[in-house]
Amino acid sequence: MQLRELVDASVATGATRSRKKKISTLAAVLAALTPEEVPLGVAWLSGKMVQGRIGVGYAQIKEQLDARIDAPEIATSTLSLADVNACFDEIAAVAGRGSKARRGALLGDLLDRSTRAEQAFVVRVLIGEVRQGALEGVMLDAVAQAAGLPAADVRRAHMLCGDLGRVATAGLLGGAAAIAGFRIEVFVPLQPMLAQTAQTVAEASERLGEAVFETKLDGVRVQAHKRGDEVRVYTRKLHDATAGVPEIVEAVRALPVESAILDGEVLGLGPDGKPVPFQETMSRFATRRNVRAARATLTLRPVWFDVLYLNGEELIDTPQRDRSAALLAAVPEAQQVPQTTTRSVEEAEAFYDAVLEEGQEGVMAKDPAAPYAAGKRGAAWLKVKPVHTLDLVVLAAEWGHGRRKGWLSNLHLGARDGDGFVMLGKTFKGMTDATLAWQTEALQAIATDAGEWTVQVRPHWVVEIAIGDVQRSTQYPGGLALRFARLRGYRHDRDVSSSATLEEVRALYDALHPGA
DNA sequence: AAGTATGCATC
DNA sequence: GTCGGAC
DNA sequence: GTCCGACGATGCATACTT
Repeated sequence: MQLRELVDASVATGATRSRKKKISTLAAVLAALTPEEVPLGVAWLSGKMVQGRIGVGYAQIKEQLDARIDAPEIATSTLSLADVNACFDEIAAVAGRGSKARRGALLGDLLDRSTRAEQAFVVRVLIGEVRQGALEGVMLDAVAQAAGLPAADVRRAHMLCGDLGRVATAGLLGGAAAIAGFRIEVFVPLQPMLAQTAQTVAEASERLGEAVFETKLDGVRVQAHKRGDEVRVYTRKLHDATAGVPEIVEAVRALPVESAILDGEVLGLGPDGKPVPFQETMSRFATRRNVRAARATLTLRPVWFDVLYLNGEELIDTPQRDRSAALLAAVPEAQQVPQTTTRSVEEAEAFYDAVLEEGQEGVMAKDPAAPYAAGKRGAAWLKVKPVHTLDLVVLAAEWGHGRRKGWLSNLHLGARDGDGFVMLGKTFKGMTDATLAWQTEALQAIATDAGEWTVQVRPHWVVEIAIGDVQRSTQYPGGLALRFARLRGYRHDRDVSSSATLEEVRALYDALHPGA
């Protein structure tokens, strides 16, 4: 297939809001792919590359595009999907001294061979933002339609194998038999089950009735696979993290089971054996060089909360309560997440209070009857975390992109410090279209300096900002940054003189991170 | 040798 | 990771 | 209920610059 045909399908998909039309557009193009092209088309039309990321980002792309700003568009393109993929392969293989220039040359060559429309598409694939209103979720339905299979069967296959290219190939070429042939398999990671949010423990309790409440730990989600002495550890996005987490590997290898797939959280423990802030866990988790030395300073510990496969038996369709019981028998108590099952709101709240008292992130509430819905963010799992609020001052705002083009979107947030303000972070979350429209006018009216992307404003508007946490920062002048900040609303009743001070934010940091 | 820019991963 | 909009 | 796309914070590795 020529790249042009795929680009046309992407444009058509983005041009309609109808999900059905997106699906039929995508299905039509899938049906026209050769077997070798299926993984490419499926990946690109859901915003991915078969190579994963290949070391080309916005900066390098901009450099190449800027160099071609006056170049005329080529009349016709002869690029096939295979041509483009070969170029991606070549770029991905570049490393070492001179690699930036080499990658740039390869990228530039690809752009030179592309029409404007093709350039736009390739660029979006490269930066992982196709923005056509369809990603993997819609693509799954398109695969089902193109293969003439029930969508539920294709989704089921994708649950068991996170590789959509493989699933699509099976469906389109092998039909129902191939799709039905997917099985949960050790060393083939499956999509982790995700949770919806509940505002309070009482809400979670009411929604679920009797529920399993578990401590929610602020670490890194992992899925461990074991067969005999062989162990591999995967992240939430199914990347292989085995090399960086020897303690986890050792712990799993030592389990008295022949084979298993476990779902859990990795925490960093300081020299005193106490859990460290997420930033430090992440530092250790991301370290790949000198892991041995890093391990001496900060050790990693797994805490498991689910078991999906045990000694040859698939457990994902087993109810939560039975999986929990199986987990209790399979791993030592020190590696089990603290949990309690209750239908009492009071008991659940007491558990939550105790968890927070320990300094943990919050709780998960789980439906005892629910299977493990891999890849789903369903109502069977609910997370409850404390919300903190700060009254901060809008210092600036940035122009939005995509559906927020033309609106001032991302707010720069500051706290009072002496006579001035220190910036603590930004947020674009929690704004309705009406809020965006209003603030675009209101902020421009008090602009002090309008740059290409950022409009500075006179400190005037106080906003109520919800956050999940305060963390240390080397980027912001106050040494602190907001984590998971979102707008609750404009405080029309408040003057900037009553906004939060840096001192108050520091006090919140100290309260949330005792001893840090 | 030390600092900066970029990409990519986690949350 | 959170949130709002759209189907 | 589900999916998508607005973009936030951090830290590590790598290549490049000073």
